[in-house]
Amino acid sequence: MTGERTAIEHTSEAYRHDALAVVLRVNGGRLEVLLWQRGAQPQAGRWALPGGPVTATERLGASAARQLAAKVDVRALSHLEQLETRSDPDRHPLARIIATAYLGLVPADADPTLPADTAWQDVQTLPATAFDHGSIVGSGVARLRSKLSYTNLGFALAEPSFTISRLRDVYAAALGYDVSATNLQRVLTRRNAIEPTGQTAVPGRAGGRPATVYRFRSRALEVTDPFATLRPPTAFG
Amino acid sequence: MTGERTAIEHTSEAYRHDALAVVLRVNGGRLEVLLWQRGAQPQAGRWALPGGPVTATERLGASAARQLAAKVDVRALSHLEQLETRSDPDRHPLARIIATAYLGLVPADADPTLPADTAWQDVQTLPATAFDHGSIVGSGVARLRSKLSYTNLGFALAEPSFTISRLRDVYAAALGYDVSATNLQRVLTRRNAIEPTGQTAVPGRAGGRPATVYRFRSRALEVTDPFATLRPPTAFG
DNA sequence: CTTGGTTTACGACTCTCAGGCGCTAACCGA
DNA sequence: TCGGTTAGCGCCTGAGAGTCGTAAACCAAG
Repeated sequence: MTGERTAIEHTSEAYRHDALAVVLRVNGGRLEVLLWQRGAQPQAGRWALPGGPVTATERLGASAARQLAAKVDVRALSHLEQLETRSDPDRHPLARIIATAYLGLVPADADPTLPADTAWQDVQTLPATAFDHGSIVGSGVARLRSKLSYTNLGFALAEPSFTISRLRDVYAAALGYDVSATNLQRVLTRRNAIEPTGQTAVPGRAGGRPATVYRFRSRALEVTDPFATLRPPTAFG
Repeated sequence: MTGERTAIEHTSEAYRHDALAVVLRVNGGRLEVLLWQRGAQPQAGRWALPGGPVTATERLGASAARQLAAKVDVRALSHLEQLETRSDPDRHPLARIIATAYLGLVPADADPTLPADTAWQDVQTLPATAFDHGSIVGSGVARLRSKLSYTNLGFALAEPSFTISRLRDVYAAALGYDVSATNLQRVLTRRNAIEPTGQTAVPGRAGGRPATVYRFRSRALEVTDPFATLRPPTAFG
């Protein structure tokens, strides 16, 4: 940090900074990530995350969103947060590229049109990925699964309004295991995360009691307050 | 990500990448962060985080540790993890500098010698900080407090061996509120995080029952497994 | 040696909340 | 009207955290 001037001239070194986006959605009972297939060397044919170099004047988050717009309508994005920064000198074979990855989420009902080289891939059966992108997808999935359990992040995966059983399917696909509708409803209700819209869904062909339609109260991330242990002492006593 | 060559030449833009370290320790019942006072412009006189430009061949974590070594004996570091990356174009007045911050922790018994411009500062009463470093310290403190409650991260703040009441003081200082020794012992024991060494501490002048001496079982980060809600269904039933 | 003061250890109780189960409600179609 | 299906909800259980009180184990002073 000493010698700002000297250090600034330092930037003629051959490295660059990329912003990447791990965009996840739930579809057909599976958790999927948005990837595009590289046409040019290196790593031609392999599947990569959307992204690219940061310009001199933009922030990393804005850069990720901007470059993502080439692959998907960014208005579909319901959430975007910084994930992690990868800096292994060998992560790219041709140059020193530091990459900051963002986690983006798309609601289950959105199905934006995609370019020919781009597709949603099941995170359980990823094709051959370029560079360290497969590992970055793993980090994104882990972050999503963790935050689903102690935040209201489900708002970013669910449709604007939904029945509890539909929400259960979304959570089950995202988490990778079954969840009980009863428990999901109670947990999200106790946290004040969801509320009934007042409407009911029409039953299917087989009949059944019409389901109450819910929505998330907030579309911003909120952490469940006493989400773990070692709380402060109770104020009354 | 298209046109690698073109993009690589892109790096002649005037920006650089720094690695910063938020190093925290508990001392005298307070949570402190390691800062150094800038002698040169810009922001002369203000207090800044240790760090500086990343070289062309090193990783960010190694870079943070290397540049930290100029301020403190890095052997004292008991933990180092990536915190976040700041990219506001205006965060530095003279140049475009993207900075990746790391969170470092030092045990309570370590008191490494420091250069003249460097000091431990109480995080509750920070002096005027340079750039966005004050905000980055806030992020580091928040991360520490969060992880203390659902991981065994206390190992990085505590001495190698300790009594429960001593550990209670460390946790209270780090968390910023009082914790009960009874509860702390039960929680950390149930998680299998600490174990008795077999020794007992000698009582002080006033007497008192000699305390059992404990140590952390592991000095690597371990997450408490069912740390929150929406667990997978029980396998037996 | 006794007594009072001090600190630690630990069992007992309560409270919160997640997970599971089963009954009832409310719809369909035949 | 009746069987089938899905949703809602109350009740029970169990895990784990927070609190409190008591016993254990030391010191020092008289």
